[in-house]
Amino acid sequence: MTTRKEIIQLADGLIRAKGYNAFSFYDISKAVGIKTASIHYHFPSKSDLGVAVVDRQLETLNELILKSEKWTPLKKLDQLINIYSKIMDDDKVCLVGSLSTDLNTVDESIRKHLKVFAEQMLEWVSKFLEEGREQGVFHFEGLPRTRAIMIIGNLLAIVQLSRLTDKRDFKKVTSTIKKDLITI
Amino acid sequence: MTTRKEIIQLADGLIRAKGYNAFSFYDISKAVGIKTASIHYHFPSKSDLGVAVVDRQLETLNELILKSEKWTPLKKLDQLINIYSKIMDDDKVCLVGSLSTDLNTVDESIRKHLKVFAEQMLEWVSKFLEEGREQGVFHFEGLPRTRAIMIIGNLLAIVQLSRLTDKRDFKKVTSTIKKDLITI
DNA sequence: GTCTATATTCCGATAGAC
DNA sequence: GTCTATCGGAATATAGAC
Repeated sequence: MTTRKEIIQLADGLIRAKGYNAFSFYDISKAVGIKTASIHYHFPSKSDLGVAVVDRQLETLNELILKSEKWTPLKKLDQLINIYSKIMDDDKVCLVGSLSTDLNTVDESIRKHLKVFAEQMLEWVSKFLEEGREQGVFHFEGLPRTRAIMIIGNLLAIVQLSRLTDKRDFKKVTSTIKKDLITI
Repeated sequence: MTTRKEIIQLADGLIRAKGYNAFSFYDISKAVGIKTASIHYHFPSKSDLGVAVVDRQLETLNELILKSEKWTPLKKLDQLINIYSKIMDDDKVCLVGSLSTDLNTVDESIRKHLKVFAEQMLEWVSKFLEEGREQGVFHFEGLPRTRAIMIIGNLLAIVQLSRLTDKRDFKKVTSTIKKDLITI
């Protein structure tokens, strides 16, 4: 892996473990094994690195969207839940959850790219919810977009809340999400 | 209002607007009109101030719980939604949402007090959900506690997500929460 | 690409006068 | 209770050598 990609990956993990304002170039320099000044060669400013992290996650999301095209709606939902399950196991939160609480302190460029990421995620989930409803496997009232926001919201929130309550609450919540959606 | 209470109130707003690690004693000193050194007289460390903010919110919550004892379950739910509606209008997030993403960077004392706050909130919502189900005004499957986590989670999440999507999504989500709960 | 060295700013915290 | 003065540390960022 290139140093550039390694830096992005580490920054991603640090943002989601500690928050954007709590991670530093020094954290990354330790892990990569180069000096903080060298990081500026790859990313002139911290905001540039932040944008790269968001863009990398958007790439990953788009790869998943492509890969999942022929999956059933239920398998897509399970995959979404699995992503958040892994986040919780790593004692992290999701990128949108982390950056949204710090949103007023980050550069406009990061805000702009993060909005694109959130919209793309929302569109994907909305589509497979609607697809599932048309096929009769999912049952819900109202707009797919609103239901997508609520499901993504429940996942985003439970990785944050289970830090305070109980890790086992994650399984209870995701099981209920599925039951609610599948039960006629 | 005492200077001490004014500092707590300002810190609360700053934590929920910018995040714990982004607000500084200088932000508060500007707003109160005293020097940063004077803040240390009231709160020796930033952690002490953080704990005081959480404790103050716990007091407010307990006052609400007492005040709402004779309300209908529906009125309690509406009040909960109203609290989050105000948070969104102020372009802030809730305390649990803000501190949970920074949880690995704050003092253990803050973590400890925040867990108490989250449990108290969860207990209150669980109770009035169960109460509503017994009265036949709410309808849901599973444990009241799990449903409470999901509703609080949806509210916590939508104030964060609507920063990226659309403020009008808040109304769509809260209307759906109520419909889901009320519809037989 | 990475290094050393340094500039600059900011922050939390303490000592001691008033 | 609030002030001035100051310390020590951490952070982002830049310049220039290698």
